[in-house]
Amino acid sequence: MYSQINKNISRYVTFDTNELEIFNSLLEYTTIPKKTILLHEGEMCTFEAFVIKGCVRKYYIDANGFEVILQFAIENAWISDISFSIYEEKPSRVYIETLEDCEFFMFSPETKEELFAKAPKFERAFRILMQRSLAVTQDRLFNTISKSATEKYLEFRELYPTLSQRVAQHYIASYLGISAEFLSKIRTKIAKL
Amino acid sequence: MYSQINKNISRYVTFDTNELEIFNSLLEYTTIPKKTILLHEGEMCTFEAFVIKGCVRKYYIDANGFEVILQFAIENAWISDISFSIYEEKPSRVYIETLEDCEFFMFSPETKEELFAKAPKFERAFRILMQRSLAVTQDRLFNTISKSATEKYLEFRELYPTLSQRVAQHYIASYLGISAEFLSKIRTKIAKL
DNA sequence: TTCATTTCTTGTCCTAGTTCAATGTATGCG
DNA sequence: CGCATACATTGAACTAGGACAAGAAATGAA
Repeated sequence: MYSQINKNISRYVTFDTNELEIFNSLLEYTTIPKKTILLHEGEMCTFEAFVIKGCVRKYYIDANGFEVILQFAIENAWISDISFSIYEEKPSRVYIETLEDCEFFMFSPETKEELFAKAPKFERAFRILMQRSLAVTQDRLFNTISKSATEKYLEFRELYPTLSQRVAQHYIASYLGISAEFLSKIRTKIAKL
Repeated sequence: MYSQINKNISRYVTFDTNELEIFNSLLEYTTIPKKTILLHEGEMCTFEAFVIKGCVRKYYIDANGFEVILQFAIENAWISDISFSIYEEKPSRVYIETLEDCEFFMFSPETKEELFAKAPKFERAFRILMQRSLAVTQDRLFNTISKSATEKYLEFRELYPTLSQRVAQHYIASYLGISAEFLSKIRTKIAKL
């Protein structure tokens, strides 16, 4: 049960058994059915969730009512709107929604602080996780600006082969920043080659 | 001399005099003339720099040889390619270049580790700085995908009023993900209103 | 198994933004 | 000062991708 998350948190920092026991004891296991919105715009995000099983999306709604997907999270990924809400006390601008029935391990801000107090090395692990998210987001920004829709789609399939099976195409279009119709046209063109 | 950076690092975590002395003693003050490339693609990024004075840009070069600016850093901002290079030992994909004569405080990876060893609370401060960078980058990604070029330019001017005076327009265009010519057309249209 | 809802495809027309090229304007430097 | 280089503007022609609409296919609930 804890092996996935323990492997994940130990990726860049080594913890001893005692530290991992503290970590595990603070995790809250939760199951949530599909199509459930975990966080609405305007709310405070009071969780960080590690996906044990299932699939989640995080998205903005723009001025014209269009959804823009910022992140998908599947097994072994973290999802939260950690960015502003927790430390700045600003309401979130994003939505987080399950796309499949999900199992999570959740942290609240309080239990996370408790963890850092009891085992300060986790501060480091979370800092490095954060750096990796930043790296991924910067790369995505670069791709969004500099690549054609076709390139973006092909690279998405390379990078997330399972996701492109699991998730509706219009969600992928929204993630790539293109219209669902245009993605469909790209796909038929690719299929003809 | 140290007041700017001490204020910056204390924004989300409170440090006592002793901790700040340790911090300050590890900083390396450096001046670098304008138009100097601090980091080339393919190198390891071995610094994190705090800008005391001056202006820096961080950019990718895409498959067609076009520059895409990821970040500007002016006074009181941090700049580095922290994302992959330091912990993953992967060469950087970005360039970092001074646009003006600059004064920095620099950290090497080793002195940063020394800092964390001597005063672990800094781990937390850097984690929160990282979270803020992530928030800013996510916001930028959202804007890039969902807004028109005109909106992006107007918001850029709102958000970074000094920058839009200080740096060449084609750099701003590159940051916004539009061509320099089109930015020029937007500006003349705005001026006519 | 049927009906409803959501998702995907395809076509037509349209526009925001690009590319290229030419000209004008600053700016830095010996 | 004068020249060279970098930077900004403008226009004309082009294109990637969007918006809309209508139909087809898949999914799902009862």
